[in-house]
Parts: sequence; structure tokens; C-alpha cells
Amino acid sequence: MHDLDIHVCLVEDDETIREGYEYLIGNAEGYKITGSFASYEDAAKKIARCNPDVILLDVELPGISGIDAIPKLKKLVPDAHIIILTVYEQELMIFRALANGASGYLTKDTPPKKILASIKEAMEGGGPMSSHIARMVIQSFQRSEESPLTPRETEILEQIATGKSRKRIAEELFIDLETVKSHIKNIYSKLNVHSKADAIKLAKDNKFI
Amino acid sequence: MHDLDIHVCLVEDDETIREGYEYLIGNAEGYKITGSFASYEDAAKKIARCNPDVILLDVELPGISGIDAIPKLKKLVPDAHIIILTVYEQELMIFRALANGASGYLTKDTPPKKILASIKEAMEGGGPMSSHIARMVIQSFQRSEESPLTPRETEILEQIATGKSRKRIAEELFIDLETVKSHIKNIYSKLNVHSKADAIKLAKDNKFI
DNA sequence: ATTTATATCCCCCCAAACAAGGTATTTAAT
DNA sequence: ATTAAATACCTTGTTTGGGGGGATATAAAT
Repeated sequence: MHDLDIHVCLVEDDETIREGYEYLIGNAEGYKITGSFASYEDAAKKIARCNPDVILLDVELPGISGIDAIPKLKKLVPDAHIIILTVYEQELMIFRALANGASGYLTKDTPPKKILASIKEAMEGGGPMSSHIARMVIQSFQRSEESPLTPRETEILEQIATGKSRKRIAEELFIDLETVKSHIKNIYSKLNVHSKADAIKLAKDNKFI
Repeated sequence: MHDLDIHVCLVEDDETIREGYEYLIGNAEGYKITGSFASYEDAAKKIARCNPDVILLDVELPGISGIDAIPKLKKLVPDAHIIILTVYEQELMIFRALANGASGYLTKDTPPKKILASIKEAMEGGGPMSSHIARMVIQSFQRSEESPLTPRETEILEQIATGKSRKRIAEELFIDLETVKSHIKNIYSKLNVHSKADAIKLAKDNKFI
């Protein structure tokens, strides 16, 4: 029976909060706390022997931050799914966590039931996120609707952003090199820039591309 | 009372499925179907008068595809949240949908309760996704752990990918132009490529950057 | 103690790419 | 009938890119 339980480890420096989670998860059917640590350094020593399926990880930790701990934990227990559990909702934090290998991102106001569901979800290959986080992630994909660029110009700027030369872009779009140049001139003049790099940066910042 | 209900519109060509959703949502407390259409063209004419809070949109539609319909619907009813409801789970489809302005993405095997919850979630600023979709979205942020590139090389390749010239990169990293060139030479040789564009493409495909 | 990897800097060359200044035609949409 | 978009051409001048050959300091690994 025990082996069918989902093995959960905690890394959270606030003792009160940690005990709260221990209580919640430890008493839930099908879940088992196999490790509970106050810092990454603490966890590093023993977590491999805890065989975690899921690790709940705080971001603000003494010593190595939770964000930086993600790749290290992944190395120690490659098969574990890491869920970030934090009060922080800054975009940068979220994206760094996900880029570093987190499987999910929950805010600390997540109700107990949702936490348990998220643990299971992560284990089954899902990507549990608080709804607000999910929307931020989705929004990061979205384009602006008020781009001054025409569709063709946007397309060409996208190609430029992949590092392709004008010549190559011309070939791939079956148009003349001179046409590509014309488009670029127009792009620069619309965006008020004088170089590839500036055009790309401005376009990305404003989600034109 | 009626005005407190969440106004939902459907755009789905399969009549059986559409009727199923109509039944589900129409009979749920707090929800009201204010429009139901078999295609974008159909919806375009009347949907503005339906005042939808949330639009459930299929991707495979006769005429204009659901994906392409998203920006058009957004223009017709800017405040509506669009949730894609589909059998397709291809990465490209998902990212195009989100880029076009969808607030959520559900697969058609989503249980009724979750559909209703997702409608509410979208309305409240969340980003409802099927768990599998969420994981795909999260994975799109992640880097490979087996990049052959050193941290410095990765950093420089990232800069190159923003369109910056070697000179500018050198200035911004406070190193000599020659150093940047050396790194680039090493990057090319490690990646077995002979141009910016190829290096960027390969690195992006393999999530080195 | 000695390799190895990383990051740094230097020299050469030359073709190719880039940016900015124009002008002009065709097509599609309003 | 007018506008906007996409297309193509020309000139001029500067910068960058990619390939080749090296060197050196430092840190990590063995």
C-alpha cells in the first residue's frame, strides 16, 4: 500500500507553513511525506533517499534560492516533478522557474484540495498552475493587436529575428532581395530604429513579433 | 438574476457536440447560452448582440478556422474570453491559438464539471488549460540540460539571437570584440554550423537557448 | 603535478551584408 | 479615385561576418 502512495518532499524554510503542508499531505489518502527540509542545502544531502515523486519547493529560501535549486534538485532526483509554491507572482520569477525545469507553479493562497490535486496532476504529466499564473503564461504568447507593421513586414522581421540574412529571406519567401530591403526600410522607419537589433528588441518588447 | 449569469457563446460545427454543450451549460446554475453557431461566418453576424463573457471555440470549422477566427472574434467582442475546445493537441496549434488571443485551451475529453469551472476561470482572468496542454506550454519554456555550450557561449548566442552585432555584444559584456569572435568560433564548431542563422536555429530547436 | 576546459585577447583577409537615400509598378481594398 | 501593401530597381558608403592562424590566465579535475 505504502508504495502506491505518491511520495512528496517539501523544501520550505517557514516552519509553520511547512508543518501545515506536512499535516495536509501526510493525512491525505494516497500521499506520503518522505522528506521535509528548510533549505536546499539541507535537502541536497538526503533527498535522493526519499525517492520523491513530487517536490514542493519554495522560492525564497536561505542560501540557494528555490529557483536556482530547481536544476540541482533535478540532477539529484531526475524523475521528480517540482512544483513551485510561493507568494511571488512576478513574471520574471515564474518564467525563470519554468525555464529551470519546474513542472508547475502555485501561489500560496492555493486551497488544500487544489494542492493535493496539483501534486497528482504533476505526477501524471500535467502542468498545474494557479489560474492567475496560467493566464500570465498564456499572455506571454500573445501578440499585440496594434502593431504598425503589415503582415508581410511582420513576417520578414520574424525571419530577421532568426538570424537569417536578407538574401536568404528573399530566397525563402520567393521575392527579390531588393523587396526584402524595401520592407526592412519601411519597418525601420515605422519603428523609428536604425538597426536589426533595435527593431527586434522593440518589436519583441511590444509583442509585434 | 439573468444578468448575473455568465453569458456563453458556442462556435462548433458538429451539431451533436454543440447540443451537448448547450445542454450542459444551459442547465448549469449561473451560466446562460446566449448564442450558438456552426461557423465563424455565422457567428460574426450576430455574436456582438449576444454579449458573450466567454466564447467556446472549436478549431476545425467550415470556412475560416477557429484559430484564424480568434482575432476576428476579439475585434467583434473585445471583452469576451475565448476558450479553445478541440481534439487537437499539436504544439503548433496550441501556440498559434494562444498567440492569436485565446484565454484558454481545453481538449474535448474535458469532463463537464471542468468545462464549467474553466468558463468561470476564464471570466475571472485565469487561463484554463487541460493538464496535458499546460505541461506542453510549460515545457516550451524549458532549456535542455545537455547543451554542449558553456554558460558564456550560451549567453553570447542569446545575444546574437537578438540581432546584436559582435561589436555591440562585446561592449555590453565588457569584453573585447576578439573574445566574442573566439566564442562564436567555438560555438560554431561545437554546433557544427557555419552561420548565425544555423547556430540560432539549431540552438533553439534543441532548446540550448 | 599535469592535463583539460573555460574565458580571455590578438592578428590577418575579403566577400557579404547592412543602412539610407531615392523612385516606381501592380494589386487590392475603400 | 485614392490609399495601402507588396513588389522591384539603383546608388553610395560603412560594417559585419566567417575563416584562418595563434596566445595566455585561471580554475577545475585527475
